[in-house]
Amino acid sequence: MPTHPRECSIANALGVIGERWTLLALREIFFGVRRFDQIASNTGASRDILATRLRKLVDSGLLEKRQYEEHPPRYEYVLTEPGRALHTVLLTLMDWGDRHVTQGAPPTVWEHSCGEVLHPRTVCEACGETVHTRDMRLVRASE
Amino acid sequence: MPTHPRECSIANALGVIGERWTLLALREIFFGVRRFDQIASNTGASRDILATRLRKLVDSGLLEKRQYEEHPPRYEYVLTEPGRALHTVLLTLMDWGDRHVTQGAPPTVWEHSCGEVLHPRTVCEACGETVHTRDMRLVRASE
DNA sequence: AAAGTGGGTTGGGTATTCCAACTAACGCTC
DNA sequence: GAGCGTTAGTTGGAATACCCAACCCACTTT
Repeated sequence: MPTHPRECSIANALGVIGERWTLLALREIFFGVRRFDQIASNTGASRDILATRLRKLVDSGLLEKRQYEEHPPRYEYVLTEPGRALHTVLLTLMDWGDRHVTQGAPPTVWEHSCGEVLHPRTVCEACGETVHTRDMRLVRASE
Repeated sequence: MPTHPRECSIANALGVIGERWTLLALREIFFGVRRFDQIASNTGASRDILATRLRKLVDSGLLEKRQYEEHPPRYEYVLTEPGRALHTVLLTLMDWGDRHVTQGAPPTVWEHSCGEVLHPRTVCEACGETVHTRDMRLVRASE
């Protein structure tokens, strides 16, 4: 019986983006919102917590804090490459929420460059087939 | 300026699975672990919190608590259809963690039924193309 | 009869979060 | 040039959540 928790990239990922408000702040930045006050009111996070979360995201390398005005000093938060790579996670989570939590129509709609409304599908990179739980098998995991 | 937070399926989803330990408990159940004690030690969650989380997941319809033995009473947690549907979120999150957080080799490896190691890819359901941030455009969102 | 297993609950202390108010640096307007 | 507004936070105290060890209960095993 392992006394120690399992080592796992899900746990590691949640160590960076798993705290309350973090994913909502990132959602806002994906939406194109860049300013502190707007992120605060669009998410509902209190300002002190939001400041802490944004600092951590900058420290973790998911965001960059850029000064876009010197007088008065004004900042904006922009996604780095690792931060941008989270769009698949947000999209997949949003889709699950649309299907299984939100009542009624999806509150947020994205369009893909192909012209259609964007619904994400998770496929196997090797064969291109849609991934179903019955088709995946655990090969190796830490004890 | 909206005083109220944005309505959004990401927020709604996080209302169900966004608390600490919840996704790790679900990960264990995806791994095939069914018993309370094992979930507790594999995640590192304290027993009282884990009990609260599992109760909420059952109440939310993601898990079913099944008695598989009467004497002594023994229970197991099994995923319902909405719960199983989360596998894409877990996989996508794990992949992001493998690439951007975990140092060294991925601690957990899944195999797809096609025979290859499973790496998830998020594609547009309509056209089948890999989704990149530059190819998605926000059409409608709540204020 | 004592120890072990599985699935929790309880009590008490610690850590986080929430909220309103405050600072600070400027710009705008009358 | 005094006051108001904007942006980006910080501070202090109260409320909430979390952690941990110990305990309970119903059995089974030795």
